[in-house]
Parts: sequence; structure tokens; C-alpha cells
Amino acid sequence: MTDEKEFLDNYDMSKFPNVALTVDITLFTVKDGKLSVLLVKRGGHPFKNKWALPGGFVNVDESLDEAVLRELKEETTININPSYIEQLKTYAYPDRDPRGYIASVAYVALTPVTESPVGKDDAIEAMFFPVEKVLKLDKDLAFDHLQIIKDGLERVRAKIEYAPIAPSFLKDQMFTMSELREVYEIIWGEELIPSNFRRKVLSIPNFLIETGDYRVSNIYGGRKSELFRLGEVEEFYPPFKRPE
Amino acid sequence: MTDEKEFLDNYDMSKFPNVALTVDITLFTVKDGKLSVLLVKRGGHPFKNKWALPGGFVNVDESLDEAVLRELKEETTININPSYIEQLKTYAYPDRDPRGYIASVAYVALTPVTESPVGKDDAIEAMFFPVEKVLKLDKDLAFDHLQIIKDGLERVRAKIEYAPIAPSFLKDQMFTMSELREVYEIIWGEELIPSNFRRKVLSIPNFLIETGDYRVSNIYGGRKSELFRLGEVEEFYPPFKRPE
DNA sequence: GGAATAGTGTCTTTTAGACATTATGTA
DNA sequence: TACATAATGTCTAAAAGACACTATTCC
Repeated sequence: MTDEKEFLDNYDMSKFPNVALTVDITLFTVKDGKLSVLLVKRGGHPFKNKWALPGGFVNVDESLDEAVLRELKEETTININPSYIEQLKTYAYPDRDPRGYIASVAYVALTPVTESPVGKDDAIEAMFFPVEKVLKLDKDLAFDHLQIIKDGLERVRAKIEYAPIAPSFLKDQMFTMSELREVYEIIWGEELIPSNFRRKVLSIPNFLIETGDYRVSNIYGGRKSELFRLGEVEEFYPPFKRPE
Repeated sequence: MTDEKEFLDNYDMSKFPNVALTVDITLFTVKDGKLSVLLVKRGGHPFKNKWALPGGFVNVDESLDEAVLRELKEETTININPSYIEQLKTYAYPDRDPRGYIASVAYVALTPVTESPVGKDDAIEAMFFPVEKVLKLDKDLAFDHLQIIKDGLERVRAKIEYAPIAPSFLKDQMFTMSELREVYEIIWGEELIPSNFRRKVLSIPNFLIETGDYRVSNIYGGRKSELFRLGEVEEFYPPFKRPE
């Protein structure tokens, strides 16, 4: 189709309004019994010295998914390789960025907490903050990142009902029923009755696989607990609804 | 902060890689008992004369939501004002568009079927196609729009379980239980037992409001049916799960 | 009356909530 | 033995599936 070839050869991308594309990540972890989110302190303008979500500009030789993982590595010293990641939502409207029309594709990612992350590159500092504190701190976040965090939080709370993402918060491949339940309790902010929790999650096909291994739980006594690992389920049916 | 002001005054957006931002809409309706999606035939390159989702470039003086509604009006003669709309997902990776790095923010929208839409502007034709046909037609869709339609379809099928979007397919504000059930049956492709359906949806607080009005349903006889209207519920708890 | 559709009732099975009981481990 | 945690069992309540039955409304 020579017609189309000619069209493309003469096509001038610069005729379009100048927009830029960025990715931002809400990376959640459970730290000290609290759901926490990674923030970096901005080293450059705009919002210099304010806390913000890690993120940055998308290159034209990479996909959005690739850009997210690259930015996460660039802005923190530790090589955070999130155990779960998915796209959340795209934020674009006039004046969301003083530099111009800059769209942000936000992601949600989960990771077990390991060492303390340290800022690098554009980020002069990096830290996990308890979500409840961030929601109160309010004014000191850059851009519309507070809204993004709220949306990301709701996504995690909802998704844990029907997708096997809770183990993504746990350090080890093998985990006890109590550790799994604790994740749910922290994400939902509600206590769950252990026996009912156990019955429910064990009834979900291919969610938890018994390993036959056990772990001693507490130095003050208590029965040793069985270790499970994640099965290959993709979606729970029916879901495990949170208490009302 | 004079430092920041100086930074912004000298900021050059054109230093960024040339990307463009578009929106694309999967507008679903129920037509002749089938879930259908609006496609337009492209009048210009690339993919000239191929069917594609309606959409276009985002202007820098508008939000994504505004851009979607504008494009829908521009590309079809009838003023389609979708009764429901939400953002789906953003698609961006090298080579998804031969013109350059062009990101697409996809939306899902629902509308009752009214008159036949007609193409306008860049679209030389516009039509609702049954989704099952589109999924088979396969090769003739522009860009990655087949994938977007698949993702949009799954969003609708899932969302109808826990959000009051089914009435968005219905022409009148007031509707019968059968009309509502038919929407669910078409979206899920499954027959539902009428009595159980009725019990379930009526048990959802603030979903359906009795109007006290009735409508005669069939010329060959049959009891007249009560008309309901949509209540102000935002999310069903517990959800109305589709059959397995 | 007979066909067609709407709406109610009922029986059974499944799932969820609450909590008692048993099992097993340490100081 | 006292205490702590894990695992099982049991009773009840709520919800879902299957389907019979009643109520209208047309020809």
C-alpha cells in the first residue's frame, strides 16, 4: 500500500500537542504490622523536597510495564522486584503538573518488606510510610499523588477478596495460616476468626498447597503450624468477602 | 519560591520524547438480543478502511473524561450520551501505532440502543457489531483494538456482578424484572432462573425501587409486570455472582 | 378454557458466623 | 502444670439453587 507508506513517511508527530507520559507506582508492603507505601523525596522541581510516589517519564522504546520496573530500580538502591504488579489508572487533566500536560499511568505493586530502601537519582530519600499516616499528612504530597494512593489502596483492599495476592506480602515462599490471616487483617483493618478463615481459604481450589513442613511459632509455646505455599489459582470463586 | 518559578519559566516540554495521547471507547449496547460494540470505519491512514474503536487525540485543555465524550460526539451523528462510562486501561508500547509512540487510554461505556449511528469526521461509517462476531472477525480490526474489546468485555461481565450498571442498557428509566434479567442473561450468555433472580436483586438494598406502575408485557397474554427504577446503590454487597 | 408471562412459596444444599473443644508445643 | 498457639468440630443462621404453584391477562 504505497499510499499508506507515503502517509507514514511524511507523518510529523510534532504536530501534536506537546504531552508527556509518566508512570507512578504505589508500592505497598506490610511493615511493623501496618500497610505501608513507598514514597520518595523529590530532589528536583517541581514539588522539590516534597514526598511523592516513585515514577518518571516513559521512554519511547519501552512499554508501560517496562517503564515502571525501570523507574523503581532507578529511584531506590535496593533492587525491589515486586512480587505483584498491575496497572491501576491513568490520570491526565490540565494543570495536574505545572510543567505542562503530563499524563501519569499509575500502577499498584506489592512486595514483602526487606531492607530499608534508600533514595537514588531524582529521589534524595526513599521510605515506606504507614498508609494511615500518609492519608492524614495530606498536604505534603506532590501532584495528585494522594488521590492515587487512595485509589491504589482501595484496589488492594478489593482485589485481595478475589485474587491470590496476599502471599505477595510475605517474605517466604512457605507461610503459615496465621501469617496469611494477618495480612488480610492488616489490609482490611479487621480481626478475623481464625477457624472460619482457615475453613474458607482451604475451600478455595488451588489457592493453598500443603507442603507437609511445619514451623514452631512462638518461644512461649504453642502448637507448631503447617506451612503452605501458593497454588496456581488466578481468581477465587466465590470471593472471600471482607466483613461489612 | 522564586527558584521554582525560574525553573518552570525555563522548562521546555519539547525536550521529552515525542509521544501522543489518545482515548478509545468500547461502547457496548444490547441490540437484537446480542451484546454489541460500536465500531467506526477509518477514513484516514493508518488502517484506512479498517474497523476500529471510536477515539482520537486528547487536547491539552481537556481531561481524559472530557476527551472521550467529545470524540464520541465527533465521530457519530447521533448524540450518544452514554448512560455509564469508566476508564478501562491504558495501552502503550513501541510499535502499537506505525505513526509513532501513541498511548491509548481505553474507556468502557454503556448505552441503550436507539437509532443507528452514522459515521462522521474521520469515521466514514459507524455501526454496532455483535461482540461474538467481532471476536471471530479478528484480523480486520485496527491497532490493538481487538485486545481492548476483549478487556472491555471482561470488565462489563465482571462489573455487572457488583455494580448497578445493567439498567444502563435499558431505554426507559422504568423497567420490568424480565427486562433486567434479560440484560444479565445476554451479558453472561447464561439463562437465569427467574424466581431466584428476582429474590436476589430485590434483596440488594437500594438497587431497585418499586414504582407502583405496571406494563402489559405480551400481546398473547400474560400477567402485567411491575415497573422498577434504579435506586442509589453504588456497589452490591454481597455481589450477584454469575453462574460458574 | 388454554396459552403465555409475572410473581410467590417451599424444600434442599451450600456457605458463613460464632464459638467450644481438642491437640501440641514451651517455660 | 500453666500457658500459648494451631487445628478441628459443632451448632446456627443466612444465602443460593431447583422447581412447584398461584395469579393475571390475552386470544
